[in-house]
Amino acid sequence: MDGEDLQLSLSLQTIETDLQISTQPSTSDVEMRMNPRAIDMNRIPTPTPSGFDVEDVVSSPNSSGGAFVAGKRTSAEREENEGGGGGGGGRMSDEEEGETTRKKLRLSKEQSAILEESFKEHNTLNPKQKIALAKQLNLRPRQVEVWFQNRRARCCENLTEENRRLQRELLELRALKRSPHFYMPVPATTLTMCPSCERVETSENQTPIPSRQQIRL
DNA sequence: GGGGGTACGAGGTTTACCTCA
DNA sequence: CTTGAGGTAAACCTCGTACCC
Repeated sequence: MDGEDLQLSLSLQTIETDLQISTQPSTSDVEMRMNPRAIDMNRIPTPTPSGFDVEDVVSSPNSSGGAFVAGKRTSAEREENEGGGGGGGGRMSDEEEGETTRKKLRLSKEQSAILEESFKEHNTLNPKQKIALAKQLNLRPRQVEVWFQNRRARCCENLTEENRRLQRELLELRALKRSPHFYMPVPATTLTMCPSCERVETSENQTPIPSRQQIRL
């Protein structure tokens, strides 16, 4: 194997390694499932105009009368909210709308930042963490849960996108390897060629070379 | 072993809210 | 200043799965 073949092989290895990016949930998911009902603090108190009293959730998880349940909404709650809605997402009657119209409250930057930090540590939450975070952010646990669900979804989208891109790149590189007379546009961050010495390098900090500069594999 | 109940996450949809031309 | 289009993300839904009784 000569130097150029080695370079290409290394690039392919890198890409193939990158393609192993997993979209599976973290181990915290498994941990949570090991003891899903260790804490039953999902009941949420009745909302007030100024928001939920999260303290109430923590201090009195077994108090009666809770129609809301974080995580899985109860069928009773669904009936309450759907009001004869049907498919497509639970429309409410005019009568109910005044009280239960879903208002979207944009999270503040501070709240988002804290949620992001928490997400970096673990992309799933056990009930205890959820309650604590909700308390810290003065949000409902359900809101924290929704945020994490949506965040995971976005994260997965990005990984899927990246995976597709790398798959395409891998196919291209493999095709190039098979056809020795093929000229490949430079993938800037991985392979560049020094215009003066015509050596292929893998520096990330090289200045971009003109589009006509191509690598002969 | 299997049914019912509960809880969770994934994936998809709806829609309030925001930005910008 | 107003308004409509398009984007973003919070809230919601269904479905599959795991666990317990």
